[in-house]
Amino acid sequence: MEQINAKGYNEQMNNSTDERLSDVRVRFAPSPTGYLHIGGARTALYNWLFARKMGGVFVLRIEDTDEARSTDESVGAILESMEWLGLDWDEGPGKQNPAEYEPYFQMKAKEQGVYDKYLQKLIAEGKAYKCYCTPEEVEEMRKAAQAQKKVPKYDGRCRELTEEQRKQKEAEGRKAVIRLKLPQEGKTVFDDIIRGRVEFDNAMLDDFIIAKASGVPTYNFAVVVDDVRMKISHVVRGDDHLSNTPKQIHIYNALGWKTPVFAHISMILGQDGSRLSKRHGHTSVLEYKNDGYLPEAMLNYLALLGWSTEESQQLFELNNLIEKFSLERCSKSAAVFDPQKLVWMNGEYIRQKGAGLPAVFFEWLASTGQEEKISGWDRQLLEKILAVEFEKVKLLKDVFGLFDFFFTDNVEYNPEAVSKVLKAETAKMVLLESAERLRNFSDFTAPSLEKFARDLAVEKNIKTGQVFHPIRVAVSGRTTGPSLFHMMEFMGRDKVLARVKSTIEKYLS
RNA sequence: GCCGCCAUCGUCUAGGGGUUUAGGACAUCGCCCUCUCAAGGCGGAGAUCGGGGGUUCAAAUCCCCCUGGCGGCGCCA
Repeated sequence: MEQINAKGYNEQMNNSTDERLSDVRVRFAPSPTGYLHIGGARTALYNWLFARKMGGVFVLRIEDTDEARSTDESVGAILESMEWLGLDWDEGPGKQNPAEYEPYFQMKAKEQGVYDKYLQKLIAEGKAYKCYCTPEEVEEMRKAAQAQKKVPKYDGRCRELTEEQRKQKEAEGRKAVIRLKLPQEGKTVFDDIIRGRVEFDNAMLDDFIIAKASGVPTYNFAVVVDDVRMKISHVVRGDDHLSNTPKQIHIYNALGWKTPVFAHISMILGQDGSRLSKRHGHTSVLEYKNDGYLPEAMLNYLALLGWSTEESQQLFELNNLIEKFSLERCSKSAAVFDPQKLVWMNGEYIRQKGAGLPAVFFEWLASTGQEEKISGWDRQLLEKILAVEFEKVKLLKDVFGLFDFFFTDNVEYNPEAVSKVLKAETAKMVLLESAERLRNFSDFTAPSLEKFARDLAVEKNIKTGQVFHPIRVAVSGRTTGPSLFHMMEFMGRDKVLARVKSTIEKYLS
């Protein structure tokens, strides 16, 4: 039995990691057929962390060989997502300045004949061949095989076509794809950093297509050629590629190339255990940006989805994360994405911002083009509010609904708050008294306002809450919110008085 | 259907033969703090380690089988 091993793996692993520090080269290779989703972002992150930790190189390669589905919009979304997350890459064609590196694009390489060269070589060496079968014919073969309970695959009928037969097929106007000749016996074995030894029977594989009729290389072929051209040392990618690996190893072998080290990270699932998709809520990284998640929270959360330290550490500063990350500690099992924990973590990072939150908020507002959401708001006042209330904010977008009542002219009164608080026995008296006394109140600041309210409670022999609560509802329309007296100070006397009066008229007369 | 991967609290996970009455985090519940809401502090509940067989003096940890979940089987990537 022929044993096809992933050549080069052992060779590479025998060198200690330390000796090879600067040789670590990894890549993130998304296809621009949609936005960057959570799973892709995590793959990018793990590659990036590994490169940074090892002092290696991280490259971004856009795999745009799907002529039908690749779009420029998707490329844009991927780049914006990468930038937002701070996942910068270290190489790229064109520019000299690292900040301006473009990603690699496979279709550009295709135009330069990069893949054709190797395709021709394989054909010349008899390791690949042209196949003139139509997709329909191949489909027939698969069905026939399946009917006989055999592995559905291409039967290899074009393997040994003579020159004449080829000419004739071409005369018929048939377009050829290129297929790689595979052994039908033996196993393909490789060692994966995360999974350990993985084996596949070669009998499962057919002579798969490495170049389409259009001349464009297929995914499996382009990946291998590029990973070698770019001297990729470690292929870190999603688990869904595990069964592509034997195919790719056959390409490496056919071309006489060493294989890189493989690390297949587990999938991310939705709450119902199925593969994360749109119906599970937001999956696009940019949607998280727009909702006001902080990139550092996103990174931290994603890092923990499928990787952990021995101590189960939860919060990491970026440098700490780089220092501690390792592929060996990546989990083998799939992880369910938990939006709640992400929210918690985001709140954690927002609280860390403290007084720096206003700056972060306004920058986010501008970068996501949402300024109109606070049109008419007094920015300076909002800054003051945020500085006091930053710990209430879990997502930056919460700000819109949390503090809107400061700025609007018609406050919405929560019906429950009205019936529970304003209808209380003493509420009307408290509000009338407040309106009266506050009219000429000289020192409209939080401390004196608090003193005023407490004094009123003592004077009327009622609980402080019986004073505080109605005023809160009158002024904000709700039972939750910032410290009452800061709230009043921020609003100013006129607004407070106006709201107290209108509340009395509207609900208590 | 075939092939492959995986399997510890609801979720992310630690733990990889005895140190485990299985540890941490999110969520949840209770108490404290408190002008509300948060935040914070303290505490509780929550996993017989998917099931069954082995191996061993000893198994969550090693082996086998089963089951379940996920992934792949494209001129998609």
